Amino acid sequence: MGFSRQLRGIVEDAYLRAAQAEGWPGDVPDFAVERPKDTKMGDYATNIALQLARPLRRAPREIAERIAREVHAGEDFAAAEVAGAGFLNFRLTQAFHPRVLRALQDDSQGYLSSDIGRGERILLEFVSANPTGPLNVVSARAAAIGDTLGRLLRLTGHDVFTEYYVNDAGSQVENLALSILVRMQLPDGPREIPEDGYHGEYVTDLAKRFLSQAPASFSGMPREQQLSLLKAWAMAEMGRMRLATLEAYGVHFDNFFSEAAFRAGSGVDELLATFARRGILEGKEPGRRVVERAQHEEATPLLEDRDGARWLRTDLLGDDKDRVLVRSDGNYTYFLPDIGYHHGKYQRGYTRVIDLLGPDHHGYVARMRAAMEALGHAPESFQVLIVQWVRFLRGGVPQNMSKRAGETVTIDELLSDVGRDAARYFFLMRSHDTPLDFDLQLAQEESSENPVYYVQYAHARIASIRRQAGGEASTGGLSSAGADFSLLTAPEEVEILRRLGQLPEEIEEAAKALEPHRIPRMATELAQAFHSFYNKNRVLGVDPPLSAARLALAVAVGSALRELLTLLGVDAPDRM
RNA sequence: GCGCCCGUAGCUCAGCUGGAUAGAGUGCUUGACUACGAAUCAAGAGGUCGCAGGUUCGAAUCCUGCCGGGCGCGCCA
Repeated sequence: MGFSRQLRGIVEDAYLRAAQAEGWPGDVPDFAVERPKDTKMGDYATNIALQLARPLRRAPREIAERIAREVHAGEDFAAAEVAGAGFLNFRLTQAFHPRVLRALQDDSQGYLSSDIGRGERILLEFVSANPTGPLNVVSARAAAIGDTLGRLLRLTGHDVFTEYYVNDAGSQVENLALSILVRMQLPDGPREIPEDGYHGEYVTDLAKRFLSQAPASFSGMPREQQLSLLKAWAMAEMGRMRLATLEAYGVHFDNFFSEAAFRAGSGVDELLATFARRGILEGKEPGRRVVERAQHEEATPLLEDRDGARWLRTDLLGDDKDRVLVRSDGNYTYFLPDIGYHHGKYQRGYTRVIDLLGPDHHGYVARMRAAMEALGHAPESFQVLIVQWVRFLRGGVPQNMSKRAGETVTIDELLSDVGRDAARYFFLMRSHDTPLDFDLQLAQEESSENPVYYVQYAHARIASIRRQAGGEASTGGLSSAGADFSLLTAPEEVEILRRLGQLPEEIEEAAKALEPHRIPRMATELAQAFHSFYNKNRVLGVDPPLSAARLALAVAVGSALRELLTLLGVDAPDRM
């Protein structure tokens, strides 16, 4: 159990005892437990007395004093101090030090993991970029965030399945095939790339590659047959390229979900039938219910035919307006199969559906959530993280990223110019909600200043110490197994231990908030604490018991850093 | 016009379910290697938290309005 939760219990108990004695309300008020930035204010603080000031009509400090008297400090906490306007500050004792260090030594992953996600099955979809071109750097941010978010949720006990939706059923694939055919320059072939076609160099490459392995009969085939062959081949080829890029970038998907395959399996008509059976009951209570119309005649039908088209009444479910599912020409809009895909996620057994989308799709959130509600899924179980754009610059000049014109910077280029570790760390440091600038030229020139190397350097330093300790360990005395951790009293040592001790709950909080960008900060701050310690204190060659204790500390930091870097999909090198 | 996101140090960004003196990296100034890796450490300068109101013991954080930037608002995908 994290210290915050433990402390919360201590504070609640203390309040209840004080309340009993003073005749205060028996309900524990809302209060916050936080980690003050300044350790002079203790390791943890609570504002409970400030929250009580108004209802109790008494001075916050007075209330704080009263509660403080009832605090029976636990093994991990010393007694409370009243400070400032009426805060209760708590200081950690050293009781947890051996626990933390041993846990990190025995099972560092287990130390950081938790089971707060127990019972939740999450379908996490991200990237899902059009399959008609190489993955470009616009997707790099979402790929890193989604991948690390998946790892974070797994570490905290969620059952996570990551998925990439391959939009391979649209007319864009048709255009790609046609563009490739043009680039083949067959005698009877088309000469002009269509208006919505693709001009990138990779199209020419694809054409050459296809020709080198195409059956001799290809050029004599009817156009339609050529295109259908090309489409299938191009999708497979793009899939292979995509997989190779993602692997180099350290991003793993459990599944690539083909829209074309999904459409072939229908399900869409069934969906329409379900919508047709249902209606919306607008109750007097705030809120509404989706019901079977057979049981509720007064319910407003979910589907409405208007102007020859068939609409879903999403406006009654939180959207701005209704949305067309079936056009007046009888064709489905893209929205319908998309609903089917998301509905399918729930049918596959997932209880929570998380999508990472670009800001150009934020308008889509309300309507999809409405559709999910119409199908009986709890609207809040469908969560969307909008990953804001990265504006890519080169020497201060914004870069165009048109896929059709072939002006994109690919992830492959990013990897060869900047490197996986620096690129991932850069994206993962920032909140997904912040638009940010990324200068490719600066990143190249200054990649050695990326904070990722600061963290990796700490890890490599520790590995180096271990190598040297290994030599000394043969003479005995430096095994950290029986080390006396009470010798770790220097401020730098205490600071490291405090950070290590708080790590699990910080990980939990990051997972709950779906904010992987907190992880790089944890890593940087831990590395900083270690570098600072290292420059002031020697690990090896001091009094053997102290040396053993410090070695254990260093090993623990190394393990923790490795776990954090692993979450980020970044290497934890032993040498650099 | 309506909706969503953003505006914090020269630059890139944290901090936002209200909390104590607003932080980090980078850049700038100064200092530290004859013992474990100087890709490091220590110290300093650098701010009307876009602007104006409001809520309250307390606002970068919540509310309203305005300014600036991005994106969206199709029987397109």
